[in-house]
Amino acid sequence: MAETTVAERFDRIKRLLFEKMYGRLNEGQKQAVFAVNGPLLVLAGAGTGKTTVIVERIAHIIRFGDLYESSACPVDMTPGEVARLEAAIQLGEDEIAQVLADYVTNPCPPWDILCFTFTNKAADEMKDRLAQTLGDETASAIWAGTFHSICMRFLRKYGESLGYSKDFTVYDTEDSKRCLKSCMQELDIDEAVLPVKSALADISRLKEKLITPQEFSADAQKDLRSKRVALVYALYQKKMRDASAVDFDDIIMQTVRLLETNGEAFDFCNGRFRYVSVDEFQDTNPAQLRLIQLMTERRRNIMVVGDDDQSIYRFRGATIENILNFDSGYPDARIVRIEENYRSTSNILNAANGIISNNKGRHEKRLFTNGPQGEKIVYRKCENQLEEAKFIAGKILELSMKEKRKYSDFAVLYRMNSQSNVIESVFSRSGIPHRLIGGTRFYERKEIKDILAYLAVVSNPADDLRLRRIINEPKRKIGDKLVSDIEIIASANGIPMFEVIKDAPFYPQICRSAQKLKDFCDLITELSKIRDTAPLDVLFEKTIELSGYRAMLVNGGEEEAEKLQNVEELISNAQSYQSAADEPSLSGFLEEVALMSDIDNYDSTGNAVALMTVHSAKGLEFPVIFVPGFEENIFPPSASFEKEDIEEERRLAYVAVTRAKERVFLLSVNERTLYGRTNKNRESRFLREIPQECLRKDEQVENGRRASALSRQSGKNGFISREFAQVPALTRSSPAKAGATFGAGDRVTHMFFGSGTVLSATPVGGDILYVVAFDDKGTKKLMGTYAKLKKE
DNA sequence: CACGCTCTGCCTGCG
DNA sequence: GCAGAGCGTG
Repeated sequence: MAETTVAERFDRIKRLLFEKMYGRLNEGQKQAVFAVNGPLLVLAGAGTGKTTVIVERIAHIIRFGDLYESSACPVDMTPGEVARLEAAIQLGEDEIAQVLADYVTNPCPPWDILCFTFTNKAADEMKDRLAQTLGDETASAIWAGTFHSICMRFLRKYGESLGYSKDFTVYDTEDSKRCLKSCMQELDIDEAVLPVKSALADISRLKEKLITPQEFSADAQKDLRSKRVALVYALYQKKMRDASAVDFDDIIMQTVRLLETNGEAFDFCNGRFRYVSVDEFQDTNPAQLRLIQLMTERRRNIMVVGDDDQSIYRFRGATIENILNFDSGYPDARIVRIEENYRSTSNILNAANGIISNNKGRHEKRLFTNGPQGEKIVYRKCENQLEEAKFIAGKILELSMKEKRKYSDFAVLYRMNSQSNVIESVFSRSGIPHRLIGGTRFYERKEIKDILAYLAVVSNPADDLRLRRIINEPKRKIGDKLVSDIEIIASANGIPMFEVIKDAPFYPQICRSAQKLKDFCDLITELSKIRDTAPLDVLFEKTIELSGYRAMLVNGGEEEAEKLQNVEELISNAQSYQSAADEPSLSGFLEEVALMSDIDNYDSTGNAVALMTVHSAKGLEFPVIFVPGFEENIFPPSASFEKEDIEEERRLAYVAVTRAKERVFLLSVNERTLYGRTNKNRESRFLREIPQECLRKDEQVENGRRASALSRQSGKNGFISREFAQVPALTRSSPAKAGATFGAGDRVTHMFFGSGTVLSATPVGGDILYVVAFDDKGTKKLMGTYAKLKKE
C-alpha cells in the first residue's frame, strides 16, 4: 500500500517537474514535446514555434528518454526520495533538468534520431538550434537532413544492389530535360505533340507516386498522350540507368525500392532510427510518405509536423492528403494543435484566418495571439505597375523615417518573379537598398553548369550528357554533326562517348576530325592529372584556364564580366568546401553541389529590403510586408481557377499575410502589362475574404473628382468600392449611368432569367457588357443599362 | 561550323 | 517583352 503511494507520488511529481521545467512552452507545445512514443501529428500554424517544438522534443528524448510517458517507478524509490523530488519543484529549470536526468528511462543516443527537412537551409537551421540546446557534439550526431541527402546516404551505401554503379551521378532538372529530349527524338515523338516540359512533369508525378514505367505501361486502355508518356518514361529510365544517373525523384523512389527489397537496408533503418520526425509534412509526396513508413515500420515512433494551411506545393507533386489523412494511416496517432501565434498582430491573424476559412479541405484551426491588435491591413489601388512600385518605395521611405525602421524590416512578396523588374528599378532609382531572392539560382547559371560539367567529365568520363554539354563550349569546331556521329559509334559499340573520342583515329567516320578530338581528350586527361595531384581550387582554376573558358569571358562585355565573377565565386566555394569537408574530393564537391540549391538564398544579414516570391518567403517573417499584384489573373493567376488550385492559391495568400509581424500592404493596379499585353484586372477575390474590420482601404486611393464621384456613388465614405475596382474605366466616363455595377463572381438576379453568376464585366462605350451564367437559362450577354440586374 | 535571324511560349520551384 | 530554341545562310 505504501509502495503504491510512492509510485503514484513519483509519477505525479515527475510530471509536475516536467511541466515546470517546460514552463516557457505553451500547452500544445508541451503536449508535443512530451508525446514521445508512437505516431504523432503536430498541426502547427504559421508562426507558432514549430521548429522550437521539434528541437525541444528531440532534446527531451535524448535527455530523458520516455521518462515522462513511462509508467515505471524505480524499484528502490523511497518516500524520502520522493519528498526530495517534491521539494525540487522550487528549483529553477536547469536544476530540475539535472534532477530528472537521474531517472531517464529508455535513453536514446543522438545517432538513433532522424529528422527530415525539405531544404538544406531548414536542415542547417535545425542543426544550429539543436547545437544550441544540446551542444555541438551531440547535435552533429543526429541525422538531420533533407529527404534527398538522407536518401543519398543509403543509395551510396546500398545502390549497387539496385544495379547502380558505385559513383552514380545526380541529374538536375536541366540534365533530365536534355536526356528526355533525346529520348523523344529517338522515339520520334514531336515536341508539338508532347512538350518535353510537360512530359517531364508527368514522369515526375509518376515517380512521386512510385509508379514504375512497367506499371504505367501495363495500365490498360489509355489515351494517346498517356501512351506516349509511357513510352518516353520507359526509355528515359533505361537511359538514366545506362548512364548510371539518377534524377531527384529517383533518389526517393529508388530508396523506397531499396527498403522494400533489401532486407539489410530495411533492418538497418528500423534497427537504428528509434525516433523519426518530419518537418513541413504538408509538402511531402506519396513516395516520401512511403519512405518514412518503411523507415519507422517496426517502432512506429514517427512525428510529423506541418500546417495543411501552408501546403503550397501541390503543383510540384506534394499531396496535402498526407497531412489531412495522417490518422487514417495511423489510427492510434495522437494529434496536437498549436494555434498560439507569436509573430503577428491580431489584425493580421484575423485577416489570415478570414482568408483561409474559405477553404473546404482542411484541419479546422484558428490562429490567435495574446499580443496587440496592431495596425489594420492596408489595401491600395494604383494606376499602373510603376505607380505601384513607387507607392511601395514611398511607403518604405516614409516608414523608415516615421517608425525608425531598417530596410531589412521590409519585404516585397509577389506571386511571379516577373513582377520584380519594375520594383527593382524603382528601388534603385530611389536609392533603396534591396536584395532579390530566388530567380535563377547560382548553380543553375549556364557558366557555372558548364564549369561543373567539365569537372563532372573529369570525375566520371562516362557522363555523356555532361560531355556533350562542354565538348564545344567554348567553341572548338566540334559541331553537331560530329557529336552525333560519335554518339552513334558509342551506342553501336555500347561504350561511352569519351572512349570513342579517345580512339577517334580508328573510326573512319570521324577520323578526319581526330586532331580536334585529341585536343579535347588531352584537356580532360590533363585535368584528371591535376585532380590527382593538386587541391580543388587549383583544379578549378586550371579548368577555367585550359578549357579556354576564361579567355572566352575575358573578351566579352558586361554580361561576360558578370559570368566571370560567378565563375570566380565558384572557385571560392570550392575553396571553402575544401577547408570545411572531412575528406574533400571532387566527387564529394559535385555531389554536394547537386543537392544544393540556395547558396545565394536569403540571409537576413545586411540592411536591405527583401524581394521574393510568396513561395520563397515561406518560413520567413518580416515586420512589414508588401504584396503587389493582389489581383485576379495574378494572385490568383488565371490558370488556377479550378477549385483545387484556388484553394492552393488561398493558402498561398494565407502564407503571404502571415509572414508579417506588424504591417501588411496589399496592392493592385488598374492597368497591368503582362507578357507585352495590357489588361485590367479586378482586385483579388481574397481581398473580399478579409474581415472589413481588419482592413483599411487607402484613403488616397482615388484622387480628385474620381474619388468624390465614386464615394457618392458607393456611399462607402471614400473607400474604393469593390464594384468600382472591377470596372474602373467605365466610372470615369459615366459614373452614374449604369447604376449598380457587378464583377465576375457576383451573384445576381434578372427579372426574366432568374439567378446567375457574373462571369465577366467589360466596359463598352459608357456601358458595361456582362456575361452572366444563369442557373437555369444558360449563359447570356447583357448590357448593364438595360439588364436591370440586382444583387442576389 | 558559326552566327544571326525569327518564332514561340510564358506561374509558383525544393532537391 | 523577353529569352531560349530552331532554322537558314555566309
